[in-house]
Amino acid sequence: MLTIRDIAAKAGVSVSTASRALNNNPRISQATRERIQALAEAEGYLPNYNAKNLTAGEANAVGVVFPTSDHSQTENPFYIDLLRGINGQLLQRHYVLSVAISKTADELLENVKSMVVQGKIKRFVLFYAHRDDPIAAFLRQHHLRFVTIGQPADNANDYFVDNDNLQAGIGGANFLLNELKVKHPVFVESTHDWAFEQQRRQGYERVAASFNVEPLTCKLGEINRARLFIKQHPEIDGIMATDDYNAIEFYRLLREQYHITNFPVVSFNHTLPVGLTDADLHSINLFPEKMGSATVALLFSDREPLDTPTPGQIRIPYEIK
Amino acid sequence: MLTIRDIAAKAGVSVSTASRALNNNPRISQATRERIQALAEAEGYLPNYNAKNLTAGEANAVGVVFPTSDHSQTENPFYIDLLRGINGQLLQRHYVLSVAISKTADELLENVKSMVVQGKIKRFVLFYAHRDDPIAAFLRQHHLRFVTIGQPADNANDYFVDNDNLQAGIGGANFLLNELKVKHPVFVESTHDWAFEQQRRQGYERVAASFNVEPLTCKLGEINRARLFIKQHPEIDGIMATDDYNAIEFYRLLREQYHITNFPVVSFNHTLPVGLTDADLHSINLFPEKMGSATVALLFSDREPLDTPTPGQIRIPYEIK
DNA sequence: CTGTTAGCGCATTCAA
DNA sequence: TTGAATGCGCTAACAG
Repeated sequence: MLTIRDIAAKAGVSVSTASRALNNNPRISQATRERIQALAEAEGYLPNYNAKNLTAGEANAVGVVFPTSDHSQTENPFYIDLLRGINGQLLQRHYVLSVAISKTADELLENVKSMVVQGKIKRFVLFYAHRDDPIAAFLRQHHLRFVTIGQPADNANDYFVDNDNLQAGIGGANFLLNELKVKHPVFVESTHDWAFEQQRRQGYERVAASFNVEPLTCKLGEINRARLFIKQHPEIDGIMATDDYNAIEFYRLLREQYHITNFPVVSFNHTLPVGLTDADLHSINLFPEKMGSATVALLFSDREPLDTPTPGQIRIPYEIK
Repeated sequence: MLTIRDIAAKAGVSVSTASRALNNNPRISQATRERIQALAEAEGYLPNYNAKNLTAGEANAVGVVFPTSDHSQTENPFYIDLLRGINGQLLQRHYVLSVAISKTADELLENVKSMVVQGKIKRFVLFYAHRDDPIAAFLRQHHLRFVTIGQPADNANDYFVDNDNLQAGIGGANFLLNELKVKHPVFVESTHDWAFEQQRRQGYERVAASFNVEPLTCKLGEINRARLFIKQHPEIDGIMATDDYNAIEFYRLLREQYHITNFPVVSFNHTLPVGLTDADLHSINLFPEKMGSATVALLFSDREPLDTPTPGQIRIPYEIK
């Protein structure tokens, strides 16, 4: 294995100069720096991360924490794209992506603690934004940098990356009413009261008001309640849902009672394969991969100042078509 | 930070004895071992991984490699469960899960190379089983241990974890014909000719033969071809599909042409939220989390001998209900 | 069984 | 600007 000693030897310098040259330390001449870097490149020298990490006291890794309970069957595609976006950025920085995922909250916390204490990982991404989260608390307490995916409900100072859910809600509702000519849209959401659902609903309600239509919301919980809801609202001629699955489920219930065709639907996440439904489905793309990239930017903003208006927050735009 | 020196000092022994005690080295007395372990436990001592890794010349990490191109919208939920299964096992072994994921094959290979050369990672899991895979080639060449998810097509010596797709195909087809009383089942697959699809189809065909029904297969590619297929086969009264998405899509096309209700469907992966379809959907659970656990068992089988009939191969059973 | 010493690969202090 | 020496935390070879 090629070490820095070998490079130093071949260059006829000491290890410390080699080290300085390779790390762009200012205390070295331009000439030898370039000479040694060229040599290292030519020889195919690559530093040993474990050694670097040991001296640095910090690992070149970012911990990505998945939520425990799987409410998330529906969000999974999102996670993979997030990973892709994050790792793309990490590669450039010679960082590695380390995952904490577990069924139980206790085990997950242990996982993160071990990453911090034993692994010397100092930067984390939380793939959720729960309130009273023990992991976030632990990270705060240790003054470690972390970014949540989604706006945190309880701590305004946390860094986060999110969509502009309000704007996306407005955009989606406008699309439904303007482009798809819907007169009586229903807003469909889960029973979880997620923050992003409420924000999207607000957008919907705002647009509804401007169109002078009565806002109408259905929580998708007990199925017979939803069926009843549909019976009571035969006027519904379009769906806006907080995600693709809610949209498809409500649409299915609608079709149980009415014969409909080419039914206008706007939803979020762009997560279903085409051809899965015959509704006129327009799913808003939230660009999870871009969210991943932005997350890393925020995560390293102490080293690489960024130019967002609100430092600590990034909002990714949406696209509907 | 608490180091092994501190523990040694408090115990009144040298660092090396402390090290031996903590690593269950045989060359130490039972008494001091227990004493020091108790002390370390009490003081909350935890070893620094970077230091351990440096001396060991090997990282306590397993590299998990995702496939590049996303044919995989449909398989993503599977990935998350795999991660969960893998990480659950890694935690017990004080190992960490490191992810390689990228859009381009070149970048992915660089990612893995870096993990090996710079990160000293020696064990990998490939979330795919492609033929002529450059990453598998690289790992083989460096004599590193890796396990693929899915039976590799081209290299019989590779370790893998898979489902028993043939048996599952048989089980699914039997369920469709016996329990759901289907007389004219159609087998629906993608245009990819994945190995697992072919194996499941074989199971279907074998059962069809035993029931004296003509096997019938539809590749779900160009949509109008599928529509035509359906028109030509009005006798179809049940679906067996290689995954939930194919099942739902074919079912949708069927409903375009016929009024059907409570239609029997058997598919794989158990990946859709309930309530998404009104077909009588029975999705075969392949226990991806168990696959993850088994993967780790295989990955460490050099240290911890396992008791599978065929070393290097593990097949996870399925469940249908 | 235990302690002393050296070394893993690298960065950094201190001298020169 | 460069080199020699020291240490990061831990394990292992070698003595005793």
